[in-house]
Amino acid sequence: MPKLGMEPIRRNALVEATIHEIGAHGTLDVTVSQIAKRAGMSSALAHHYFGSKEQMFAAAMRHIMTLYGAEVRGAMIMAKTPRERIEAIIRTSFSPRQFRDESVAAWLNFYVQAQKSDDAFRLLNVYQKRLRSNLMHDFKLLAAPDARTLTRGLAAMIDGLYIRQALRRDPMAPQAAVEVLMHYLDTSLAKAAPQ
Amino acid sequence: MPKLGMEPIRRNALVEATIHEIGAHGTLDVTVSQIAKRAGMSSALAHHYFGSKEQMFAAAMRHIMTLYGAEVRGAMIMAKTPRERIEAIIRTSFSPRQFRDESVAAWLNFYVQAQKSDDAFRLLNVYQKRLRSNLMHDFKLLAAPDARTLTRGLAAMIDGLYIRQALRRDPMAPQAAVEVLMHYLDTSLAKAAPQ
Amino acid sequence: MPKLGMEPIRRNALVEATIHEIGAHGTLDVTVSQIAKRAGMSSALAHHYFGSKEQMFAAAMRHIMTLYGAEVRGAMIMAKTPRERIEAIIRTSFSPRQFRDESVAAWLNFYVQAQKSDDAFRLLNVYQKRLRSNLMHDFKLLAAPDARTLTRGLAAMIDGLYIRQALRRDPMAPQAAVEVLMHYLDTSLAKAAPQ
Amino acid sequence: MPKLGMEPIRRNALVEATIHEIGAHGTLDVTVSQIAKRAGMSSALAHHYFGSKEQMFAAAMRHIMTLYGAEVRGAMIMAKTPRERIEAIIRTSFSPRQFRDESVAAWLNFYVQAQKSDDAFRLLNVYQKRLRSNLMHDFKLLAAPDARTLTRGLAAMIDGLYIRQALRRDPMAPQAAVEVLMHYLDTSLAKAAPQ
DNA sequence: AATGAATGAGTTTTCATTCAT
DNA sequence: GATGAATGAAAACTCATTCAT
Repeated sequence: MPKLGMEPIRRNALVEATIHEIGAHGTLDVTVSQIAKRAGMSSALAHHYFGSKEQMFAAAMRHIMTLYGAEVRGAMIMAKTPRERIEAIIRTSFSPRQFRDESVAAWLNFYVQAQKSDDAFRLLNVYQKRLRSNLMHDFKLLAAPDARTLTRGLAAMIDGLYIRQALRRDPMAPQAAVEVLMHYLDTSLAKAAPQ
Repeated sequence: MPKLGMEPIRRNALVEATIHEIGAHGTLDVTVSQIAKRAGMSSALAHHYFGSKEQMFAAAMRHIMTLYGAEVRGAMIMAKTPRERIEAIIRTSFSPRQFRDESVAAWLNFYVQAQKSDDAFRLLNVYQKRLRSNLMHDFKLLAAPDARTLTRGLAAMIDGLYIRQALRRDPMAPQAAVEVLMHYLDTSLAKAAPQ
Repeated sequence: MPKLGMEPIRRNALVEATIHEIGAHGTLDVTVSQIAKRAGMSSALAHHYFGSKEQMFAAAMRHIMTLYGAEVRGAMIMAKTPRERIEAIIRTSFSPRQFRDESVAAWLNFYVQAQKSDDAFRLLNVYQKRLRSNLMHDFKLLAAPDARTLTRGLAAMIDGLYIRQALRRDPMAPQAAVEVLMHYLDTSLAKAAPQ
Repeated sequence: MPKLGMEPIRRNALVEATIHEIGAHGTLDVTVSQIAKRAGMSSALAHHYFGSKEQMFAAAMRHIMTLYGAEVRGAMIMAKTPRERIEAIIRTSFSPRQFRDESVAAWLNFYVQAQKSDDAFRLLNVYQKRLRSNLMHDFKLLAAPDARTLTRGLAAMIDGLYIRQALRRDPMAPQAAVEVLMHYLDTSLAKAAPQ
């Protein structure tokens, strides 16, 4: 007996299933049927709720980014200093919630997806802009002249550590990644404001 | 008009076409027909020479990595000091030859491919191991205790800057990327060996 | 207009169509599209229900053998004596239902199929074992010392008459085949138990 | 350096290779390339000499039948009585030369081929007519009224024993087959001419 | 005489998507 | 709200056959 208000439940199940399948396959080469099956419904219903596969991917992306954004915001609330705010971003990126195989594989594949899908591109851009502007803001307070460079460097390093993780096998522990980033932070800020 | 000794010519044309198409589409979702067409032959001939699509991808990967490796080696010959050697790796990574849309898109997609294809995984691993061992060697001479961390950080940053580039639109100039890396190098080594 | 419970209907239609097409072409060189077309559906649907061409062939084989087995069993129920039981097998083999061009062509081709497909081989083996054990049982009652030889001879003769029929054109009437077999039965049993 | 008069050599090699490959695969699903390779030449040359795949099959059939016919004729020369002549046919059919996996598989497949190829059909017909007329002739001398029936029965039994052999695995020794046939001969002739 | 080169025409198979119920 | 049924379109791969050399 079909219940009312199933829509959000179904959509959610599909988004979770999408992320899971992408993670499991390591690819966007995932069929709608596989996703629908994992979400416990027919592929026809999946289409009913999302219209197309691409929109399912977009929703999955949005979901992952929203979660990440929320976690970052949560961590930043506790931060008092600029330095702490930057650390919050770093630590969140490698928190157990984010730095799971599934999420990591999804991220990598979203980068690929963004190259053909305008929707995906826009989404990724929004997230990146926000992240960078956050970093930029705090780096300006800490090391004004190098802020741009440091922002770019830190963002790239985070992405790079993610990519590496996507290859699985011989995985680096999240704290090892954080260490690398902290070391970068320490040395670059030390030089910027030595005394 | 069939000539003799076409095999190497054809194979080469196919490898180039594969890279080009991956670059153009930003995806591995490229058909053998598209590749064959761009290489000026029938898809049947492409299969004749490579056996399967996956082997074409593998050949393309091998090609890109070989070129990169060669260029790195070439640049390192001129390097006198450890620092120069590290710089050579950085500069090569962003040389006009390597840092083209095509190559960059190809790299990103090889990372994805490596998640389902063992061949691709192995290939990518060989390259990464070599790169890291080079960096490690020189960092040990420059900043022994932090060598491992610096190697990881630098490699991640290079990969991250590549990924960012794959997104195109608002591309960062290669020298901007090099600047970011040099800055990282400067600050981290300055700290390691302050005087 | 899709209805419910189509699966058995479709599967059945496909099995019939498979047998028909094999019969019409005299070969297993029949495409899934041809079969699907005759069964009134797309080849995609045929694959949906059977997974692969080979499984369609297997289902067709199973179908033909099941029908044959059923008819033999039916005829044997009426048989009182061993001799009548053997006759039942013979008559069934050449009953109008079995001894049609389609069935005959199918049988011949299943023998071929059995040489490359293990599934087909097993299927054919089961049928043959059963047939032979039936004959053996009754021949033992009639002519114990020659039972094995007679079983082999009769089974071979049935197969041989089938093969001949597969060549069509100048077909032998089924009763002519039965006559030949009966004559064999008469003479061999007469000698075995003369008085 | 191409030699003169290569044609018969090449054609022969191809015919042998065709039979071998059919035997090895148990099917007519054999590619021209496979055959040509086994015959030590390019597939282009195979076409040059035979024009088409079908003609290669036809030549292979002709070859096998010719050999069989020759061996039968040879054996019949030694035969003094009608009975001996029939025995000669039987024994030849199961001589080591004929009753090999390769030959047997080829025969079975030629029956199939005869259903779609007119050439193959004609060829097979010629052979069968000759075989039957031989048998008929001798059976008339031995058991006139049953000659037709006995001819049909014996020919069918031979074919049936062949087909069985084609299935390989658990093969019946040739002499076992001969025994079955001889038993048939004995009993049927005993009855026909009891005193 | 011989072959590497080349391809058109197919064949199986997969899948996103639609639709009647 | 939910799904089984259905398919068009495409993709990888195969192969007999042709042809220039």
